[in-house]
Amino acid sequence: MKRTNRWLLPYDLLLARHGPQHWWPGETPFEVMVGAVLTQNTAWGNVEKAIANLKRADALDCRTILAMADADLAELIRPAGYFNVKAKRLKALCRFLAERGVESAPEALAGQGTSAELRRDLLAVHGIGEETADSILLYALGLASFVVDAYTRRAFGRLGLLCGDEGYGAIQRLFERHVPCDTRLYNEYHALIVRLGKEHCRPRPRCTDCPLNSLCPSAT
DNA sequence: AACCAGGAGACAT
DNA sequence: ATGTCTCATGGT
Repeated sequence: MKRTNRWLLPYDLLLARHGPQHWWPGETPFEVMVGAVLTQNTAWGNVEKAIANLKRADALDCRTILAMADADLAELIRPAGYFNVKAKRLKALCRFLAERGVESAPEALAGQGTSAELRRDLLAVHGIGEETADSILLYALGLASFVVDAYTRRAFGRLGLLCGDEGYGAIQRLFERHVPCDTRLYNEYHALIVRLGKEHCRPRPRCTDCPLNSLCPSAT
């Protein structure tokens, strides 16, 4: 008998219900990279305002950002929150792209190494952690790297597929082992998980006095 | 009026 | 290695 794939079944259900999400919301690979940094622990609506500010100031490119004072850049991205730290992180990203000679065509980064090499190099950039690196690889460069975020942990923890103490890499390996390696699939799956999280998956159980809460991995 | 949002780095233990 | 703090705006 055919064993159903518990790591892929949610994808089928979500896609059937919601259809394709057409991610990442961003017009160019560089805009995707900037958005990936700005959306760290931040609602996407706030990121949109910050990106709109950058566009209005004609500042959505590497050289303009690198030429700007930190305080001026921070002021443009203020709506995205953490504006002082994110200003430095955006500059670090642009510095990295400039060092690679792709400051006017950031998508060309994809031709500079394997997915694993690029991931390693991205992680060495200040302000780029695992989720941001994978978001850039998948959504800006089109490389099949599965993105794990807070919604992923929450939803799949509650499905009983995670026990709660796995690190980022462990969760990513589980997905990459059970889900066929395909950029389009990884793209759509993560987008659908985020939509699920936003609409249906509350951060905490509603029932705070449930007698079984002490058994829940998310109980602290 | 808390609580949360598509995290990551610095720092102490 | 693993935990705790900090960073900050805007919506519910």
